[in-house]
Amino acid sequence: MLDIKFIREHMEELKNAIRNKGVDLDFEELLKSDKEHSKLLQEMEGLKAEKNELNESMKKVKTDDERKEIIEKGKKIKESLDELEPRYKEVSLAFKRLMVRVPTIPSKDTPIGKNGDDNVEISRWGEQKKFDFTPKDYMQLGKDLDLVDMDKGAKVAGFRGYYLKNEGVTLVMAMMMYAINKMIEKGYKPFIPPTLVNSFPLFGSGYFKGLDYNPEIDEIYQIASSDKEVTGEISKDKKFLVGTAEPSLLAYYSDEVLKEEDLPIRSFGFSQCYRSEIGSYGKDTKGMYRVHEFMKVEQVVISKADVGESTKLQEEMVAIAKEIHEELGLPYRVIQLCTGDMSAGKYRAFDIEAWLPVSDRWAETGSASNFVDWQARRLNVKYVDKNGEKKFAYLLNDTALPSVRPFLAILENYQQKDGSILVPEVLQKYMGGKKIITVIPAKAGI
RNA sequence: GGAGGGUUGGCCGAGCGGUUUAUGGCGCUAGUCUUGAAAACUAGUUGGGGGAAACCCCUCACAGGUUCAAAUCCUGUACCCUCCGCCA
Repeated sequence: MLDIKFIREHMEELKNAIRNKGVDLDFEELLKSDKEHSKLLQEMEGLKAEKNELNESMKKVKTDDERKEIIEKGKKIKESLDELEPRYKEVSLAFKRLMVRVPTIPSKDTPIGKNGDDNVEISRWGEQKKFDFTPKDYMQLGKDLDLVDMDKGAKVAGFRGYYLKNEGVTLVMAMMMYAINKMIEKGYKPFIPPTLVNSFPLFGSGYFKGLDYNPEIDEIYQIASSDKEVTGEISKDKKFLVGTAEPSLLAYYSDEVLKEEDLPIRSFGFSQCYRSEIGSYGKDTKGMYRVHEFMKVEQVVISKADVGESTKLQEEMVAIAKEIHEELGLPYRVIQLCTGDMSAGKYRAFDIEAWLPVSDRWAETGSASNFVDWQARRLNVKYVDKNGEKKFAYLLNDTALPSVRPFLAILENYQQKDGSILVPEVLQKYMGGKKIITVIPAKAGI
């Protein structure tokens, strides 16, 4: 969401942003709607001013005739208002529907492109491992060591369901504990936020593409609450499952006015994450790469409204994600997202991708985004600056560590010739000192 | 899940159709007094939007409705509190 005044003053840049980002919005229609909306609003205000004046004059009324006259006048105003109001409501809703689609103008250094193919690699770390034996992919390793069960997952949870078992459990929990402790060490404030939430945190952080939830395009699960259904209309009691801790963490500060001296606020959340993957039919259909639920440690920062400052904070978060990958010994690359691969609200975004040496692919294991004030306007997150002026904060987020994909990367990167897997050193203390995962025959099977 | 009670500005708390441009208090911000502070006194102080300004509109949990007129009446929803039931 942007300020309408800003939109009127930056039409060319916004038209470019809409085109480059591939946003579904007719800008000319928005301008038309804005004019119509302003005109009606002014008309309404005029009538309401008249009404208020009339009500005021009723206080000084002395005779019944005066009284009758005022009531007659009032009735006429009411008629005009009754006529105008439904039109105004219609127009202002249409206007709002267009307004929420207006994107952030991306940073100057954002590459212009259509989709993921046009993203630009910025840096690489680590060697892409070559094996002097025939390595197994993560599916085979997970099966052989009895760490993962996709068949039972599909049976119980459907397509993209999975079970973690044995050291699959302790390794993933160790990764999470490691990331949690890393974030605390970096001075970030820990949260376990709600994952079952109302609609506004998701709308506010930009997870609905329009004004309302649309199950056709929004990758969010809605929870049915049939007992609250009233005469076919779904009540406002709708609940949703978050895809990341970000919406809950941001909404924590919604409708708040923070103090500049308390910024930046560095926080992070550990949560289960749910993805409907509605737009991903046919993508990554095999394996455990794209799943409906996983765990994640997510960084969230609230910055003052300063591009330089927020850029520094974004780089700080990316540096933490890199450090985590390095300490886990996972080769990675950092890419900058092009305009076409960015969602509407993002100003500047980077992905981090870990290398899967056997699957022979980069796996997206993190995404760092600066939304500047776009999310803050929707969520109403403000702060008072040194001059006592209220401003919308800049909101940023980045993955610290998700559970599944880095787990897959560890399996492939840390496998030994004998089929065992070494535990990354930083995780050993969270696994009771365990250094290696091997097959114990008794453990195999059910 | 059931039954009651509640939601008013930064906080407490009155108001229950038009003397409310929301009484009063606390807090906060100025000023007077004071060497300085406290106290006292005086003034300002809900928030959002529009406008160069004067000023205007909206805002008493939210959304509808009744009325010439709604913080006030009606309906629905959300949240909080108390009690009962069920429950990890």
